[in-house]
Amino acid sequence: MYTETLPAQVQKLQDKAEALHRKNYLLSKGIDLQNSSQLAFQFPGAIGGREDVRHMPNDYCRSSLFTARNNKQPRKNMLRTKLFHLHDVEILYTGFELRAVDDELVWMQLVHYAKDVDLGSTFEFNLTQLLQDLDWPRSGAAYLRLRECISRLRATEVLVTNKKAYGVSGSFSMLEYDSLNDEKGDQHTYYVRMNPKIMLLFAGNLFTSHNWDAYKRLSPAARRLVDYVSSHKTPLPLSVDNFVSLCGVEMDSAARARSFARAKCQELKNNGWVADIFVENDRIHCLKAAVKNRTCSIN
DNA sequence: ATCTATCCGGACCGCATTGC
DNA sequence: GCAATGCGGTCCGGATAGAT
Repeated sequence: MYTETLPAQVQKLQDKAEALHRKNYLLSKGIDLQNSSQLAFQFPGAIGGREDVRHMPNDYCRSSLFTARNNKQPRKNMLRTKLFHLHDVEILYTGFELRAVDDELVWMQLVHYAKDVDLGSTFEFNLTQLLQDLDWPRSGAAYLRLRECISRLRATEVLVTNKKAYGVSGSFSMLEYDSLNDEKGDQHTYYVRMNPKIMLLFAGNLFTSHNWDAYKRLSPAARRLVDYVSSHKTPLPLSVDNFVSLCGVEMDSAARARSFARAKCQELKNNGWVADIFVENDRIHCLKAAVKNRTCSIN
């Protein structure tokens, strides 16, 4: 007869304690996954949420989960790799490198589709509609790219530890689905589910909302910067090095990193995301206020 | 016949990187 | 700091296939 070893018993108890901590955390935020587990209840604009905004958990905003690396560079493949994070939050990531240029937008839009459905329940969406919502062309390449993004998002395992909030998230995939495929193997219908654990990332207003039209027009690295700025009430100066790490890019010199940061600051300023933003002494200083594209910012 | 969803093709463009 | 480079994404009219 199989009997559990002591370490296994300890692990089991630890898992139970973590699950209880998560449950209590959600209850303290007024969320009981047994009853109401729709993300829409968390989003601004009451039930259903606003249609012109998309949301990103702050724990993702401040990490290198979605990189802004050049598409010429092959995507990294990671196995329980610790991602860069600005604060005391640990993200262990398994899967192909996710990029802001496509995966991020696809995921945000799918979260938007999922917001009115109980987490864990399946829903369908239309690929053409998704292309439209992303402002992508209806080209064969775009369909292919979209299917690849969706596959990449599914083939992930994320484990977030945020001791100040929910503790350990427990591992989950960015996206779960079953699909019906055509004779070529291309998916034509997706039955998508969002893991209920992502509620931990959104609960207690720990997310940032962006004007979707304006956000998706930004370049990938500018989006990493606006995520940083918008996810803090009063953003402290961000070192150029940390900004580069947030973007997941490799710079061959400090001068290039500076120039890269300056260009992204200019992009945010030109598009009215912030009142002022500039690089000084290798730090990015930002002045928020009268921000037209940011709809809410919650620490 | 008409509608809808999907895909093709080729010119064009944006962006990260490179070189000076 | 800036222009050049080249890859790969974008645009959009039109084609195709299947449903009604």
